Amino acid sequence: MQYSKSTDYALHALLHLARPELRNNVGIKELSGMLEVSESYLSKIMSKLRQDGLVRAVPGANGGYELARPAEDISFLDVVQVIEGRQQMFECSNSRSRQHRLLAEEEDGREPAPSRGSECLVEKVMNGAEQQLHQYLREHTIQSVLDEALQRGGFQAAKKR
Amino acid sequence: MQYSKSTDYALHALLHLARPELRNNVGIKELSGMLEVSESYLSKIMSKLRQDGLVRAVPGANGGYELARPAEDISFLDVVQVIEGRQQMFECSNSRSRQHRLLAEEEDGREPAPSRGSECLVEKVMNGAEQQLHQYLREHTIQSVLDEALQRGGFQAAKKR
DNA sequence: CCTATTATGGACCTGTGATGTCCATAATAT
DNA sequence: ATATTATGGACATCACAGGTCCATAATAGG
Ligand code: SF4
Ligand code: SF4
Repeated sequence: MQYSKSTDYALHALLHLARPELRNNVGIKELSGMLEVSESYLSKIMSKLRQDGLVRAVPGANGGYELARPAEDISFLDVVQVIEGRQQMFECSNSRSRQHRLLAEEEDGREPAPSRGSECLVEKVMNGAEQQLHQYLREHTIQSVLDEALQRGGFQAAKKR
Repeated sequence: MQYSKSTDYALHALLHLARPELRNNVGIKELSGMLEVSESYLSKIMSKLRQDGLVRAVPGANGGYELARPAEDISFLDVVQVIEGRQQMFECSNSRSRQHRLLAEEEDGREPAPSRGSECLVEKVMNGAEQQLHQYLREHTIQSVLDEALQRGGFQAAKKR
């Protein structure tokens, strides 16, 4: 149960792209140098970020990447979901077991919302917990972290140049 | 980023052990039959639960498992941590990169708490999110789910026998 | 004491996915 | 035309989830 390294890389790449001193189109070489990750691997990740609309990419000389939307509109949740996927963390395996029949038995008779996903009690807890996680990640954006970094005096070395 | 099936199995096994009609020592055969999981595999999971003090086990004829503490003292978080481990979901890989130096740069001078884990801004967000998840899981116990099931009329088939 | 029962732990197998490299191709600026 | 840069497919490798099998130990009941 760990986030993949790709998530780590993606977050840091986006944080770099969001740097204030933006002269458009940051190349893979620069990113790779910053994060100290191989160009080949990082480019795969950037490609995924592009496919999901988080960054734009332009090939050719002077090409590179830039954010596709303002940094305050890119939440940590966005990034995590692009890399880790959107399936839920808990997925029941044996919903046909005898155990299930006892736990998910509906009260006899009317089933109020047949269209609803009919979440069982275990899933209710696990999915509820995941929603808490998502809510928190949704509230923190690339921009908010960047702001905090500037406030704390980070990025000074770069700004002084 | 998914919980393993073992977590699923462990939760359901504990929910079975917490059933009201407890005559001590539920054998692996009964559990295996309930969850429809092989005895060999499930016994590995039960063994882990025992090592971490969630259940007690006694071998020999008429042996089996029972909860080591009241069901209201076994939270979902306990179970998840036994199976998935206690490492954090986000673990930074390259804290020596140039990127890091810019993001985690301390404000020049005094570093107020050298003993503190000196959490960087990215980790602060990711760990914060995980804490939300943990808090929710901590508030839900085997007993609380069982109560809700009984209230909803589940377990009736078993109770009528 | 003997035997059947039951949990334990080690060895082993297998498939899948994370991590990563390499290369051929396409698109773009100069 | 050429150099530059992103893209995508094909592989390679490795760790781990998921699972089986078996030898051993402990226990209850006769
Ligand atoms: S009760 Fe929920 S988690 Fe358990 S088997 Fe049924 S669907 Fe799956
Ligand atoms: S800023 Fe935090 S997450 Fe990023 S490299 Fe440094 S320690 Fe790791």
